[in-house]
Formats: sequence, C-alpha cells, structure tokens
Amino acid sequence: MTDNGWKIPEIAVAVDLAVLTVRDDALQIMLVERGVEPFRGMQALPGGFLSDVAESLDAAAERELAEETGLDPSALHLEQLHTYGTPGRDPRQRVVTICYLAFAPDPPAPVAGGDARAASWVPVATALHPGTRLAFDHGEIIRDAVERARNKIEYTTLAAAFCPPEFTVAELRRVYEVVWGELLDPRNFHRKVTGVAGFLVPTGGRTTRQGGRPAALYRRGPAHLLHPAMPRSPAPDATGTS
Amino acid sequence: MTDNGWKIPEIAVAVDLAVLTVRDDALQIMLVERGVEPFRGMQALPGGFLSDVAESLDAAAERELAEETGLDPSALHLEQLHTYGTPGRDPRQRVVTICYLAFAPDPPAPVAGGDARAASWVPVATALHPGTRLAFDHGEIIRDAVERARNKIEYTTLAAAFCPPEFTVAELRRVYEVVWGELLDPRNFHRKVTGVAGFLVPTGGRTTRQGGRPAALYRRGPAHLLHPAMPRSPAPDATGTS
DNA sequence: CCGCTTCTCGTCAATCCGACGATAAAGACG
DNA sequence: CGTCTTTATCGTCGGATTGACGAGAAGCGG
Repeated sequence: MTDNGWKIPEIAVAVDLAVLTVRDDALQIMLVERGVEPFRGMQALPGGFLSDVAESLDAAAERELAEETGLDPSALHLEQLHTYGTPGRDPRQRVVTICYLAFAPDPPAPVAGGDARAASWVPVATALHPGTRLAFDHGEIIRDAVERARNKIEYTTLAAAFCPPEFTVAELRRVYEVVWGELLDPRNFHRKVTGVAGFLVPTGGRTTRQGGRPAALYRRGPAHLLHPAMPRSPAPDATGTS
Repeated sequence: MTDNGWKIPEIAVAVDLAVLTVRDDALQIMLVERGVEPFRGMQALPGGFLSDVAESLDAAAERELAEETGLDPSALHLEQLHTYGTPGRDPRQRVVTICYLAFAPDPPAPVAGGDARAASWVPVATALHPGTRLAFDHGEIIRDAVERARNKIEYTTLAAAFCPPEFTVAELRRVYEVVWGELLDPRNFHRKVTGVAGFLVPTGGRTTRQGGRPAALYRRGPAHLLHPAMPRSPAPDATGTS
C-alpha cells in the first residue's frame, strides 16, 4: 500500500453524539456550546477526537457522552448512525467523524459533566430552524438522526427507551406521536402494544395523575424487535418514491 | 482541542466494500486476494486507504470499487454499512475503515480492474466457513453485510437490484429465497410483488425459457420502499429477543 | 350526584397474508 | 398431434391485523 512514495493521508478521527429525548411534548436533542474555534460559541453535537490511538470507537463515544453531557452510557441505547467525512466540513483539517445515536429517557441523570458547561436539550425543530446556526455539518447529522429514530421505533421496541423505567401506555404513545409528528388512536395503540409479546411487562402499579382514570404501569419487556411493526400512516408521498 | 500538549492521534482511514450478488442460487460476495502484507495471499474485501486528504468517503468507495473489481459504481446501489475501528484489527497501525454495502446484478460488468488480479465471487457460506481464512475482521463485516441485506430487502425494493435490467417474477423470488434462505410460495409472492405500486413495471415482453409457461418481463419501478413490507416468516427465536 | 377527563375493552368492516386449488402456456416425447 | 411435465398466473377461503369508533371504567372538581 505504501509503494512508490505514496503516504497514507493524515486524517483526524472523531466521534459525535446525537442524543435524542422526548421532553415537553417535543423531540429534543442534546447540544453543547462550542468553547473553542472553529465555530466558537455556536451550538454543536457533543463529541471529540479519539483520546489516543488505542481507544475504540464505541469507547470514545461513551467517554464523550459521559464527559460532555454527564449522562450514563451504560444506561442508554447507543448505536452507530453514520460516518461523515466530507472534505472541508472542518476548516482546520480533514476530519472523519463517526456519529452515534442515543435515546435518553425524559428526566435523564442530571447533566453535570466536566466539559458540559453548556450542554442543554434543544427541540429538534428549533435546532433545525434556519435561524439556528449549527457548527460543522451538524444540521445534516441531526436530520439523519431524527430520520433514523422515526424508522427505528417502527420495528423495534426502542420507543420505550425514551420513557422512564416505569411508564404508562399513554406516555409511550406520546413518544410515538412526538417522534412521528402525528396523532395515534389511543384505543388501537393500547391494543397493539399490549398485544405484542415481550414489549411491555405490567408492574401491577397504577398512576394517580391529574384528572382521568388511573393508568396501569409497565416496564420495558425483553423483546427488541416488533413483529408485526408498529403501523404508521404512509408518508405524504404515497408512491414510496424518494 | 489541542490544549496542553495533547495531539490528535494518528489514525489511517480506509474504505472497504461488501459487494453482494445472487449467482448460481447462492448469495455471493466479491473478494480479492491480498497482494501485500499483512494477510498477504488471504481473501479480503476490496478496499483501501483514501487516496489523498481531499477525497470524500463516497468517492473513495466508488474508486476502490472500480479499481479493484471493475464494476461500475454508477450502476450499483452503494450505501454505508458500518464503520469498524477496533484497535488491533490491522497489525500495522490503527486503522478505521468505513465499510460500504453494494448490491450487484448477477452477470455484472465483466471484472477487469487494474488491481483486480484476483477479484472473484465467493459464496457467502464459503467465505464464512471456518476453513476460510479472511483478512482483518472481514468475516465479521461480511456477517453484518448479509444481515443488513436480509433486513433491507424486507422493506425496500432493493432485491430488484440483484436482478438484470429485465427480469421475471420468478427471478426476483429466487433472490428473496436465496438471501433469506427460505422458500416462498410462488403464487403469494406473485400476488404481492405485482400488487405493490411502483415496484415492478411490465415491459410487455415475455421469456422463452426452458420448459414451462413463458413469464412476463418486468423492469424496476420508481418505488424505493415497500409498503407493506415483504412478509417474512419470523426468526427461529419467536420472542423477538436478542 | 354531575360533568369532565383519561384509560381500557369491544365491535365491525376492510385489508393483508398463508395455504392451496385450478387454469394457462410453453417444451418434451411418443 | 395428444399427453406429460414444467412453470406462470389467477382465484378462493379462513385467519390475523388494522382503522374507525362506540361504550364502560375510574379517577377529579364542583
């Protein structure tokens, strides 16, 4: 590979994190304020370069998650989203960043990381608003992350990862409604989720919430895949073309 | 980021290609024989380092595809599969490789690339056989690629990417059967694929194959997604747990 | 007790899927 | 030219799942 004088190009490798949650009836993403150039003062995804040449990608993602957001990596679902490496996406030098996607329950472990001076939840709609200036290509990454989340809750039980350890069917439904941006029929939804084996495990407890009949409490079940998938009204473009 | 003497670790960035096809009633993958150390003489996925610091990841994947396999990148579906960067996966130095997944029709453009002295199709079952020695962690990558392909043809029209420009319903069914490793009912399959809008476009032509009624010929339609998905008998593990 | 809210259970028609019978249209063979 | 074999295509039927929606259950506030 290193014949006739050619050398392996020098490229920096980073990991970024797209951590999503559902808060205040909105899909929100964890952003930090950049403290250094480039894009100093702008909002960006948590992330950074590998700490050393021996650090694995997954370990780097978990370390950055803990350092920059104070969240507990072992408590979250973390998966690779996509790798971004367009030349020029970082003005300093060529950077390839492996982006990870994480789902966090609403009131997550209080944010209190070292580097997390400005870590905060931002509604995705706000983050993607043309008025919001995001560092690097993080707008594109956020769009991809939301897209992946929308698809993933369709055929996996990951929507429950947005809920606290114990939750009601209505809370889970709200997650779907917020992530998909469409209203679901409470009765059909209830029938569906309680009918899929291994999705929800009843705890026996009930809620005493504001006005209305108390709801049964559930915990996440052992199933990871939804069979059949959670039905979703077809996209506006009914042809399936894109 | 470069405060107090810390330096960005030196990591080499590569792209690898998992090119799948269906040949001789088997799912096959394109492998090349390594001409240099390490793993010289062993089978490996086509791929290599970025040519220079300004080459995009997608461009590198397309270049390697053309160089090492002689296939036409513009004619294939190419998507990122996963990024592998376990320390030690390359004994020379730390290498992070972005792996791409491609679907090729059966009799692809004749393999005749520059570096393609030993490019060949190998049945996935053979490649993953314990007797076959694969370079790096390419066995793991192949498993991931097959897994992705199996899932992807379930809810997209990509199975048709394994077929020549004009094909019959039976040929398409064979693709599903080979990739999934299970037999499908020809009648139900025919009803399904001809019923999904935008999947198949009849050309009007018919085949004159060996014995049996001639089949209608179809071309790939404009749809990319299958709604509803192609039904698949649930995995042996019926709980959906994993 | 009454209205209001939210949860939960049921009903019914439409659609989709799995199993499978039946017909159509070719080649092979006597 | 008939029959057999093979493959393609159409149809039927029951069961499962979904979408629309009615109705009771069980809390709260007045």
